[in-house]
Amino acid sequence: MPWKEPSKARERIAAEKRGAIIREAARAFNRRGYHGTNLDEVAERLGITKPALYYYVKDKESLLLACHEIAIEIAMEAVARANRQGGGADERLGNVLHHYVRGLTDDLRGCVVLMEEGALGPANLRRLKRQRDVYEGALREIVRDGMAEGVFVRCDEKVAVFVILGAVNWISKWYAADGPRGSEELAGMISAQLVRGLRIGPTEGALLPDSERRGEAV
Amino acid sequence: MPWKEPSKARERIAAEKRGAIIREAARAFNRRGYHGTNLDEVAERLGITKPALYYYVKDKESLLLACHEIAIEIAMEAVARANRQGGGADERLGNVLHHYVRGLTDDLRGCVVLMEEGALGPANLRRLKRQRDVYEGALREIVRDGMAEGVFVRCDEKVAVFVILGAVNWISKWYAADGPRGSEELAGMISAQLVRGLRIGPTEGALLPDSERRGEAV
Amino acid sequence: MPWKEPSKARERIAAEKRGAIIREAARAFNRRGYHGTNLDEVAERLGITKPALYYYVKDKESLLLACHEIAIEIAMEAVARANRQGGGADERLGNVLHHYVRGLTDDLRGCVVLMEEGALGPANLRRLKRQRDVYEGALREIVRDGMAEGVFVRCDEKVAVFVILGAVNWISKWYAADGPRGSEELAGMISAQLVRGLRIGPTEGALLPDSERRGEAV
Amino acid sequence: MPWKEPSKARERIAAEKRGAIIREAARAFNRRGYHGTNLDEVAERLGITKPALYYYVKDKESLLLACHEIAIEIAMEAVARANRQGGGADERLGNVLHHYVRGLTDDLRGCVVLMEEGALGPANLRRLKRQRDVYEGALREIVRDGMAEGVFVRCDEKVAVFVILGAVNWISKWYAADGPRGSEELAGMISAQLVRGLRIGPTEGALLPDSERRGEAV
DNA sequence: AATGAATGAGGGTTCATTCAT
DNA sequence: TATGAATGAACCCTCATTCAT
Repeated sequence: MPWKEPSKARERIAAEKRGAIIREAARAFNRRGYHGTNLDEVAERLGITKPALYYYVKDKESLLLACHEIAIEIAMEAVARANRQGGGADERLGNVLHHYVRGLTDDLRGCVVLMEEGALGPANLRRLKRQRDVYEGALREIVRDGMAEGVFVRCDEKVAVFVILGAVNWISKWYAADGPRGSEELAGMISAQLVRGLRIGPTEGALLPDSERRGEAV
Repeated sequence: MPWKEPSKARERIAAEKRGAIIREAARAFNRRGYHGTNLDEVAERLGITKPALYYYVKDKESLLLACHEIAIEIAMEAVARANRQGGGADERLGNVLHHYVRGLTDDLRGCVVLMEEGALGPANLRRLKRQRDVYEGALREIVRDGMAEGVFVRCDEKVAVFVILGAVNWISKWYAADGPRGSEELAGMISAQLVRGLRIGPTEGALLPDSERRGEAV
Repeated sequence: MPWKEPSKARERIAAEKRGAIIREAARAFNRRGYHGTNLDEVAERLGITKPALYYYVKDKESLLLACHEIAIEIAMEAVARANRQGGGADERLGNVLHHYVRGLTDDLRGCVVLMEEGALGPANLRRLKRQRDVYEGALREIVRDGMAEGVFVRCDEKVAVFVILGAVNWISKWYAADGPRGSEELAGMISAQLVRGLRIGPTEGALLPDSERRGEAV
Repeated sequence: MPWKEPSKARERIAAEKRGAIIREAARAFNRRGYHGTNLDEVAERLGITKPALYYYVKDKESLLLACHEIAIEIAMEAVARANRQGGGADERLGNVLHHYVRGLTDDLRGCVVLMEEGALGPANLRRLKRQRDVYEGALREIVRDGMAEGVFVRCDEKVAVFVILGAVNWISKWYAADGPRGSEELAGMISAQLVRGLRIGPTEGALLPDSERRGEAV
């Protein structure tokens, strides 16, 4: 039925345009901050005018929200895929981070999770924090698992996860899509470094009582 | 000359007030971003009015600059102290990070290095980037040293340092001065985790052929 | 010429659509004011899109003009019919108002004569004011007649007519087509009250010396 | 204590400026409608800039609200004063309207009660409608009293009051402070005409059964 | 040393209007 | 005949900054 095609095609084009707007906005938010980003520039970089942008997007805030939602989606999918792949806590953590970094760099060119206070309205903020807490909770659980399995150093899992997320979220500040390292390579390097930061070393391991050394995967 | 004393005292008081303003501004910049921060709020939190603030500070930009300069100063001093303390590359890295984290959390309650583009004028930005590059360079050198010494895993030192700095700079996003962990304790946990992320593990070290354990600039 | 018929039918349909648009616009103008009315809503309430609306109407301003023209037409016809019906000044005034109120409530559901400055262009505004002055002049003449006939209290006919027109034009603010009172009933009540407001009472009439009962332009 | 004077004086000046802004806004709202009014013009007519205006007023909406509140206040006081003066229902109605018209023309140069939908936020609108209903209720009660007393024609008091309020609220459309009629004179003319519109006339009175003619004041 | 008042510049958002289809 | 998409102009509002006091 070729007569329905135009509408479908139009819809796809519209969705693509919306996507492009969100990606460009993400880029700008990362660089200049939410309040420092002005939609005229975003529009100009896309070769459209600001009102045209408003045809696809309700609000500046909704743009930020969309960015965050994509990031959360990437995060959640990273967790899901890593869990499906299974393995010890260290492997799982490595996989989660690998998927997450790849997602961020590929889809949002290093996304925003910068969370400037006062950027999102209270309702959106609440919802987002809830989702983010789920993600953080999943990571913390992996860290706890690793400690239980004896592959991870004993530590405060909250702080440990903050450190990891800081390293990952910061990527947007220095990642250049056209840099010398590809997305895949970077994901490997970063996740390895971060997993190693928790994995039990030769010295520490020696100090652990035997009862806690069971199930080490390394 | 007793008649000069009051002036000295006044100067000290003025300097302290200036310091308080900068700290409060740092707090706000961290939370809401540079452009999201409005000076009225900063002033109000200090119990003064906005014009009073302008008596002590030339500009909004100069506030940001001062924050960055303090951070750089803390960073440089951390490097200097660690170098003075000496030790292997891993120890030195640990010491640098420990000092740095302590400085940030104590003096600026988790400082701004957020570098929103367009916040600083080009001249200031250039100067700051130069200083930051010195700091990053020092860290990279330590990492290279560690690889040469065989205590650090072989890696891209640029990426490794980005990861470390990300983790550290992100602290401002979650650090609460009244949280359960003190500044000293946190500094210890964080630096340990980050050093461990580079330190060679039992397996990795053993597997490397001797030929690859020297001169490792990737 | 059967081949001309469809065109005639189409014309009628188009005219009806145009009429529906104008009525809907009148409704909106009344409720939200000219500048507060947005054509998207008008179109949506009619089940069409905004560009479709532009197919039938040149301008937003032309919509307002059309509303006013209808109102003026209703007014003029009310005067003409009342004059044809004849009778004393009080009867004539009552008839005018009765016809006018009926016309407004029936055709424009309580029309706009709200005259926001800056809504109509100068040319249209001038033309409209001229027509409106004709109407007001006709009413003032009836009032003067009434005073001359001794049926109306002596008064400033300008103010008296303003009061009357205010009461009538305000109807659009409270009239609900589905309210408890029908258009006819309301027209009766309102016109009676307004005529009574000018009609000479038992006391007033009796007390006036003859000399003052003639030639009463205040 | 002359040393506190400047502050007091400043406060008075500020209050006066705020008052001037509100009056000028009322004027503009009346002429151009709420949405048709642009604050730049209001400011310009006052010889200040728009941001200066925002120093005294929170919002465009708050300006409208202030206008309405003044109108309501005038209305309520008109009712209170008329009740204090006492008299038959016709006298009371006349007094209320007289006070109201004087207040409107004097304080707001013929104020806004135009109630464009969508101009006030839902909360403010609700509050305002409640107050307006109190006023309308008071007028209706006077009309009912008048019918009970036999001084007013039998009618639907709701419609009767709508007619009266329309006539009064419309004043702002034609009142010119520098016109030929003073505020006091106009108030007298208008209230007389409107009371007469309800007062029982010679004919109507004759038709009433005796039982309903008690207590007529005329 | 500090404040009330004012301003210029800029950004988010809306909307009447048009055009290609 | 009707629509999706786009735009220019305008408006509300905020805020860093200054000035008279």
